[in-house]
Amino acid sequence: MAIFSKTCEYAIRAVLYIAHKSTLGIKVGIKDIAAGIDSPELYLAKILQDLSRKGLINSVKGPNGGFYISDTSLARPLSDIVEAVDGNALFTGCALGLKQCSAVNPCPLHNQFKAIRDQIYQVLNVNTIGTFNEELVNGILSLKK
Amino acid sequence: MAIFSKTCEYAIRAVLYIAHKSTLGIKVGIKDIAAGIDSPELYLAKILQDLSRKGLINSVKGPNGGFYISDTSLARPLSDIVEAVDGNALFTGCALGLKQCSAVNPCPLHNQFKAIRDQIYQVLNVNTIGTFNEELVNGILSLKK
DNA sequence: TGAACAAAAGATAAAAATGTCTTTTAATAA
DNA sequence: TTATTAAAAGACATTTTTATCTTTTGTTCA
Ligand code: FES
Ligand code: FES
Repeated sequence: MAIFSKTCEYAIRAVLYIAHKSTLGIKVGIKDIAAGIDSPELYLAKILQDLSRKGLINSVKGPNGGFYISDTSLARPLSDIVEAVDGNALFTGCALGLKQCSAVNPCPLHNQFKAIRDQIYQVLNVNTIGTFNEELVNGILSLKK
Repeated sequence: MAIFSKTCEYAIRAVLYIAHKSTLGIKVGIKDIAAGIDSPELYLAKILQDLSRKGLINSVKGPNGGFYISDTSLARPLSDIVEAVDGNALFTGCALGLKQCSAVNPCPLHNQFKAIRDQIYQVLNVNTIGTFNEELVNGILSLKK
């Protein structure tokens, strides 16, 4: 098992790709995005529809249409994407699947995993969608392969 | 998405339950385990068959039979269970699903998630199957609800 | 206007994870 | 030895996740 679902992996990579293009003033089509992050085009389309409905990204139809992202959305944390796609089980759920994570009735891993969960949330909350644009432009960071 | 698959959650809870009973010198049947960790009995049976084949736990058939765990297995780290069930994607895979996690071709989250991955491994490697027995006996820790 | 373009929406399909049922095998004890 | 017990094994079913296909809606531009 990976940390995120496949859907969420695609979602984060795609949003970062769109963000990167958006700061260059370019709207980008689904075909381009799918190629840019190496994901199945039609599946990704579904994911982006969902993110668009939820207001994380924007889109326009027709010629010269495509996906883009507003400056205010650029400032949103990555945790917003994760929460929209995978929910918040990663941030609040019990590591061993107990119905309720709590210090009152803790599972054996409670203390140590609470710290890890908090660190995961911290990383995803501190880093915004726009955080990585410079390194993406410079080709230091990768979204495919 | 949770950190572990449902299968892995059941596996860890069940192994800790068996370990707890084993240190009391008791072999325990599938029905008892399933009740003790609140999991579907027949699904858990499949999981334990697998762990038994892989040598993490032991079993005997017939009257007074059931599952138990050897002292040497009690000393094995929890990471062995996770690796047996979920593989090692959690420990070595790219957070964003790139085919290969590497510092040469890093995804945007590489550095920060490498640290988190290492911490997860650390926790699971330091804690053995037998680590929690005392607190389980004392009822301080919980494996169900 | 209307032709072309591109995302949205809805319907299916395939694969993987989770859960259940039935039969078989092995151990124990009477 | 035979009956009973309990796990192992194999087959099957359901649900969720991932992926694809088709039709519709909205936008742009000639
Ligand atoms: S109770 Fe399991 S992580 Fe908190
Ligand atoms: S490349 Fe993504 S976590 Fe290392």
